[in-house]
Amino acid sequence: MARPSRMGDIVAASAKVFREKGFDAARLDDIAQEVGMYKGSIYHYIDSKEDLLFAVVREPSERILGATRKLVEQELPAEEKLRRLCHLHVEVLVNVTPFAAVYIEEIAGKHRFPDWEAKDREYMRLVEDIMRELLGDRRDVDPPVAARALVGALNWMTRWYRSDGRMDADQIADQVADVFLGGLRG
Amino acid sequence: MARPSRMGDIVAASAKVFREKGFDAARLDDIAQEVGMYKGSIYHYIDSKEDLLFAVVREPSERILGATRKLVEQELPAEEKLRRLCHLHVEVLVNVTPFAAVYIEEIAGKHRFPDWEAKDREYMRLVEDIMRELLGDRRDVDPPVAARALVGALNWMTRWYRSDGRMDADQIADQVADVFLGGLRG
Amino acid sequence: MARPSRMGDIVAASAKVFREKGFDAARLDDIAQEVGMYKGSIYHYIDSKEDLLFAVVREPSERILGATRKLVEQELPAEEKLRRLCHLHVEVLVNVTPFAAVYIEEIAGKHRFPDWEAKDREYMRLVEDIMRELLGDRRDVDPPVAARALVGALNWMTRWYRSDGRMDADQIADQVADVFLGGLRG
Amino acid sequence: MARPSRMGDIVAASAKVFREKGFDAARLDDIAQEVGMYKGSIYHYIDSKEDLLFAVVREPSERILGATRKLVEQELPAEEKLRRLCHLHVEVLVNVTPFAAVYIEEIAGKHRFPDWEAKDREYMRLVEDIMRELLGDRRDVDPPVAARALVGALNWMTRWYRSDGRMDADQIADQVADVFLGGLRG
DNA sequence: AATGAATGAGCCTTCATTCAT
DNA sequence: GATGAATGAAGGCTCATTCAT
Repeated sequence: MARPSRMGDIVAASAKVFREKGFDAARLDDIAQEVGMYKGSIYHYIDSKEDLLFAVVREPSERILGATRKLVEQELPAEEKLRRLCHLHVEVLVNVTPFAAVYIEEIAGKHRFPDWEAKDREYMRLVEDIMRELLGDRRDVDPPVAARALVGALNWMTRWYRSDGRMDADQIADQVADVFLGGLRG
Repeated sequence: MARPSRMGDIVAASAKVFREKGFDAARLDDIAQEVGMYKGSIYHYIDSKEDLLFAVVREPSERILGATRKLVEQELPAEEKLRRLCHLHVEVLVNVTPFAAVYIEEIAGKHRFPDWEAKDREYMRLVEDIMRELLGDRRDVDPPVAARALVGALNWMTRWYRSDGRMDADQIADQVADVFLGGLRG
Repeated sequence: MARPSRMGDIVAASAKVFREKGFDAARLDDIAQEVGMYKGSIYHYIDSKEDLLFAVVREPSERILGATRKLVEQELPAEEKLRRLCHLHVEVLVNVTPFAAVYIEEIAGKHRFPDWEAKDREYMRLVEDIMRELLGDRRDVDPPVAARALVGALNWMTRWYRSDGRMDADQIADQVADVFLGGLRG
Repeated sequence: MARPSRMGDIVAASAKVFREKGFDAARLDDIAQEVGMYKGSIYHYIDSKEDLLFAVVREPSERILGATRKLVEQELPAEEKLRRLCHLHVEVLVNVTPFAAVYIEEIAGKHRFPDWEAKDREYMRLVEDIMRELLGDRRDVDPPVAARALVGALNWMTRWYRSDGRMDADQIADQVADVFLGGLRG
């Protein structure tokens, strides 16, 4: 009774290894060792290595997508929406770093897994919606370009953010929001 | 005398294949076929697959770094420097897309190849310098954060920019510069 | 008390799967699924996969061998014995097709399971006895060759006989007997 | 110059191993060792283990099929055709035993490789043609049944024929032909 | 008796790299 | 310089078997 499945451990280990080496270079052996089982045993839970990628990526992608959907529908000034979007995005990024980083590195904007492109596109459309609200009548900035600039700015954090760094995640989210809202001029 | 080495072809083919499949998943065989030779023959030009990665990445990294060094030293208003930086970055990105994309995907901000981290860091410092000039006395935005936001916004283009898209590279560079200089408010 | 062991089901399922895929390619999993249990559970009944092969094969081999022993000892004309042998052989073949087919494909005439070669040899000797009776003084046909020709002709049915075909098993047995008894000439 | 491909050796080794252990139980390692190379090296010549099966089986199947086509078209008494068919069949069987045996054990009459069923069927049709000629007006024996009896009788030889046995292949072929032509009565 | 998780060995296949020609 | 064959080390995946519950 209460024999807990080890799928959770396996997925967490996968996230860690995928993040460290990339999906292609990651070996099932690495993951197995991380969990403390034989690599063959992992196949009790999955059918292929790719399953692990999707298992890793499912949670953060659904969480960020669901939360963003709600945010866009709320009655809030566009500025506030953008700020909250930044916090949301960053929060997922740092709270489940390995999971989110794997999504960003292996899936987002790549075209390797058609099933996942839909989620990708929906998220971008939501960000574009906020951009449109924010830009109002301005025609000098293209909402899709602005949306991609913001998402790129935030996603890039997986390459440099460290939880023991000078600034915490919320401060960074605020500063990025500040820059996009008000520009950089002194 | 004028027998041109085929190293150029090999590096170009490598760039293409690395970009399409990622370095780890790319096979020497793919590259060889692209050039029209046998994979064994490639070893007349290199010692290991990794050599190809560095060969691919050398040119764009040096070009962007060299040009940015010069830019920073010039007597120009900070706004202008930032705008030119955007154009420069984007120009390299789209003119040698596969090469630059490989750098961004495989090296930038990762820590797999210590030899290349120095270049990475130098570039970031140059961008931070521009940010500092631009921010002047402002203390609410951290120059390194701002620099990383900009670089992330631009680098992300490798995931979505298409040369046959609605906007050309210079327009995009201008808009990103506009956003970072003036903010997004309508 | 009347709790029937499931060994019967397991053996029947094994026969089916062995016949479909061959012993080597058959997986315990296939068999378990066929019975509706987990593959681990099968080991309450057996010690190894090979046990299943022998369990499958025991019944038809004993039945055909026992019946043939009796037949040979009977006071009957040799022609009648041969005809009855054909019917017997075919009857077992079609009534327990998967079991018999497994014997024929995996054991008969192969030398992988020494324990079973004795039965094989005994059966062949019985058929040879009938052949000898039948051939009488003829020296142009070798009884062992004739015996093997007949057995081969009948065993081959596992590769082509279908219960929904044009002829039923007894018709086929009769025709084969006719051919061996009287030749094919028009 | 004249660096002979080792594909021939590999196919021969495959035939040997497939015959000894069956296709499913045969390991690439066995084959590689037989040839004296690493198992990975075999993939220089093939794409999958199945390719080896087909390579093994191609020659004998084409040889027997081609020769039988010609035989059927010849102006010969039906009796002579049947006798020559036996000799042909047996000759292929014993001259390339491992190759032919693999065909018989792994392919003939099984339905695992749809591409090969056509050859199988064509051969059976040719044998049936001979049977029809031979049976003339007789309606008590079905040509397809007779054809399958003969083919089964001959194919079964892979299970018992040994080149160092009491009788040589041609003697056996003759005796089988005698039986089918004239029956077994003394 | 049955479950379901895990073992551990091994198999097919891939691929960077080497090397004789 | 190029070829094409071969190497040798893994890597993903399978599966008979074991075992605690």
